[in-house]
Amino acid sequence: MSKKLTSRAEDYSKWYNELVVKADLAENSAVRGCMVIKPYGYAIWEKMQAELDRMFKETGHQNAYFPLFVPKSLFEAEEKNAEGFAKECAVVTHYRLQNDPDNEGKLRVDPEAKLEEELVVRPTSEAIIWNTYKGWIQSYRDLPLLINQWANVVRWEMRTRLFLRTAEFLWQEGHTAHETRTEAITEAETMNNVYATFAEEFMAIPVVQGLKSESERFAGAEETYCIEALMQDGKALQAGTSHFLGQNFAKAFDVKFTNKEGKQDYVWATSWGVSTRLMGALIMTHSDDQGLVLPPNLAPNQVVIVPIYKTDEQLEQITDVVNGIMKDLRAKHITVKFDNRTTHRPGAKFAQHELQGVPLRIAIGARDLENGTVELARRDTLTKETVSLESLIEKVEGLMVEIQDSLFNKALDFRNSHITEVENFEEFKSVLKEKGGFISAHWDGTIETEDKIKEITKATIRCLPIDGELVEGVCVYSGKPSKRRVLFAKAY
RNA sequence: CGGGGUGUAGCGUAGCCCGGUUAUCGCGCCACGUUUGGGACGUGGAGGCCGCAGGUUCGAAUCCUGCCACCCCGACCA
Repeated sequence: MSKKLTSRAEDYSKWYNELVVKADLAENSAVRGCMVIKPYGYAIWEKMQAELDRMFKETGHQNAYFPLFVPKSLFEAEEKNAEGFAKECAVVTHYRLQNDPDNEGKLRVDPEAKLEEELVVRPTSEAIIWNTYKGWIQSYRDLPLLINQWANVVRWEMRTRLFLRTAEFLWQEGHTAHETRTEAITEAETMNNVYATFAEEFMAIPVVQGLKSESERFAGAEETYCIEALMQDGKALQAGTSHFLGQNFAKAFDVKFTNKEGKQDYVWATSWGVSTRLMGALIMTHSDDQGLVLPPNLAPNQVVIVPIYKTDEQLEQITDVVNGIMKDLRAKHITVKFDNRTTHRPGAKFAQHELQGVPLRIAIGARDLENGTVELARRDTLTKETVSLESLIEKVEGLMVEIQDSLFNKALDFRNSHITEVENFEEFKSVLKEKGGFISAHWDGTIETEDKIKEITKATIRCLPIDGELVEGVCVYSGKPSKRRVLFAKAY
């Protein structure tokens, strides 16, 4: 393995791919488009899961689990949803293999074992879930139904990239049912807020909350809320979506309830999800040419301690001091790892922990034992300082917060300086080409204009920002009247 | 799925155009010794169906065909 990463300036996408593999987050597998998430990468995902799961439960949701397979007849019930996903579905047609009589030692699909009805491997679970909900909901007393599931889904993508787009990915999908339109809309908004809070407070990724334009909307949704993040290369990444589904699924699956007036009505629905794609967002927001940079709130190890010693006696003395430090840090709920491997030298350990984004590194050697100090190194700034043992714990505790804030603020400054207002199409094109990032521009609200802009520039409408003011103007492309600015960007 | 490119040891590669001894080099790996405050050094060693399958040939990493995977650019997409 070569020691250095390709730099971001040299080739951003190569840098990303190398980083994912070298930091031991994930690798490609023998299965087309499907990745193996390695223990270190999975540990980060588990931290994300734990926080999100806590937030879902705090907002009243419960977890459940629905099948991987969806009978084709159920899948096709909600027309728009089915149409939207049809082109990327894996389908199970048989249930048995047999020895191949023409090919010794090989197996073949048993032609006798054809399924009566094909099973679609879920690209999303609305169909099977709504078919189930039909049996769970009779009265307004059964509502709201607030369910989340952690699952894998399969979308047969043409071009895949580790974490950003894989044929199989892990995610959570919330599926809720409500009495009223208003209540469902509030739910969709609440969950989009949860995503925004999670992104900003835990991932240290600033996001724009907004609404999708009609053409970018989820297949089967009436309204799609989203959080959009900006990556270091100036491209946008849709980091999470929350959909108001209206009564589309209730009607498709005949989910009716008796309301307080004793009348039958269809329930109102939402669905919302974030995926392992968030790992990609995390990497592309903070990391540098030395490797991964993790915000303390998501780092599997927040602190790593590297001993520097010449003799076994020295290592023993250091270990005694380190045990005390670890005990004190853990009492403050700081996760710490003592890297006392005898098989690697300090320099190699430094490099590895930098590559893997450990927020703080403590080095302690004979010199420190004499002076009652340690060397403290920050991953985000790559700065080092000598700290006395007495002040260490407090210092580390403070740095956990400071690093988290600093990463967010740095990303926020970058994002804010890459939202550019433009007034005409020439400006639009030149900003997109020269600077990248989000372009705030007036749009006439038509799909035709949106398509045309996409065709010419590859930029799409990322969202209609929720906190955006309604200031009238003229469309940057058509010159027709516009009620508000929207955000355009090239996207992942 | 369309256009372009690349597949040689765990990783990065030379050789391929112009077929011919035992497939090159570096990193990594293993053993021993010396080392340890930023990716150690020395000596010795192991590791290859040259992406896979078929073909041409006395002979294929090298030529031909098909397939697969990966990368880049499009289309699609969270």
